[in-house]
Amino acid sequence: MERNLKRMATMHRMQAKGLEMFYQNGYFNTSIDDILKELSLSKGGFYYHFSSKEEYFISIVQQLLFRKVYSQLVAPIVGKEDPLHTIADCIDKSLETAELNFLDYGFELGNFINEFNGKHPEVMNALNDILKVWEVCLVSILQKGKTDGFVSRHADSEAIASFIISSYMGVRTLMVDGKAKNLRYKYMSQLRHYFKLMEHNERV
Amino acid sequence: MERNLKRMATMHRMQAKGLEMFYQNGYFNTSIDDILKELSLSKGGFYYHFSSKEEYFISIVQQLLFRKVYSQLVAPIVGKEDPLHTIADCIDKSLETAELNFLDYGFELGNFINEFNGKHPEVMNALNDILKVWEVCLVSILQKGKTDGFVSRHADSEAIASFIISSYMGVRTLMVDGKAKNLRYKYMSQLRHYFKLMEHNERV
DNA sequence: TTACGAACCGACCAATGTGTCGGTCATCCT
DNA sequence: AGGATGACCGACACATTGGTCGGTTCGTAA
Repeated sequence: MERNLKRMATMHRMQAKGLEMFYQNGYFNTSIDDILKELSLSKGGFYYHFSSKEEYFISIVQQLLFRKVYSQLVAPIVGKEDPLHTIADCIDKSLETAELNFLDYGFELGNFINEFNGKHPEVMNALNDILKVWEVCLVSILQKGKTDGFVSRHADSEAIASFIISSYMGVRTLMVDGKAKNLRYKYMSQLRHYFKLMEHNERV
Repeated sequence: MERNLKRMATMHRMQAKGLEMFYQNGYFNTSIDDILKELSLSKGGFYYHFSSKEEYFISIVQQLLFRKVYSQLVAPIVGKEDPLHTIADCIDKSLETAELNFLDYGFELGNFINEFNGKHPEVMNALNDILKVWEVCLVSILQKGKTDGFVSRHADSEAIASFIISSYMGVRTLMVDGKAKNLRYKYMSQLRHYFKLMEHNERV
């Protein structure tokens, strides 16, 4: 049983460092040697656990990246009432951690989607899956918000969800240069304005 | 005088093909050899005109990319009245061309910013310069819209501009997978909703 | 027409890329 | 205890990278 533990530990170490470095430098600009050097591991060890760089990356996406996005953007809103305020707070908090992270390189998921857009369909599928989870979650909470009387019945949940995701991905890209704080404030003010539009305000 | 013409022609050919391929495959995933092969030009020719890959890329950004962004996103709105409708139409048209382009890889400027974020400061400066032009243009036309009575006096022009840019960059990234048409429609509907918020509606 | 230099060629280089493979050692099952 | 095997090592193979350099071609000015 000791064996399996070690295996898991090593793989996880590789994945964690991989996510970190791919995020910092991009997939194509990060070599396996770079990662291995930081981990003091060998080529042989790497190719024992993973069959290729691409498969390695996909495993990182499906395991680490998925959980990261889920815990940051999905979990905090799922099941909650008052969708619009909940979503706004969740996004604001997410931007705050990005802002406090003094070396921020953007929205991981967004960066990778950008890098792989139009190529490497296997990787894109893994990335899009994560995006889909977020989107579905947004749509469903908005729909529920309608029946619960928090959201205007005329609101187009799917369009709103797409708009939220789009703007979030964009602002995370732009926040990178150090002008994070200012941007976050401006962005959130407009997002909240936008949200006010579809608050339920017909009746009583 | 023939000499100079040929020089310009060759350089432009290199830059144009470079923009095309960097856009399709990303900067780090496109080698100079790749580009040269497509152009049937030699290494020597390349390094006669450009001193390095990076300098080459910067020249592409400053000359071709700048004009492209300017003609598509800045020129159509500068000096116009009724900023909100003008901007919305401009963005919609821009999304339309992206949608019709059956092989679209996202917003060129956005992709590159993403790829270089946090590294290669020289390149980032060139990219940010373009973004700045767009932003300044948006802010100034919005401000003018206020004095002309098209935009609510309470609107925060800078925040609006940031919000527009953010959401546009994001939606262009997401439009890539073929689901362009649907997304464009959803995005534009929400953007126009958002714009209605700050239409001038206090007084007569 | 001749000499010169701009424009371009393509072989070459060192560094780096991913991926392979035979071997080593600790751990586990019997 | 001991053979099998899981986990890992590191030298190697081979393609590709950005970049160099001596040479060739050819328009052009004297």
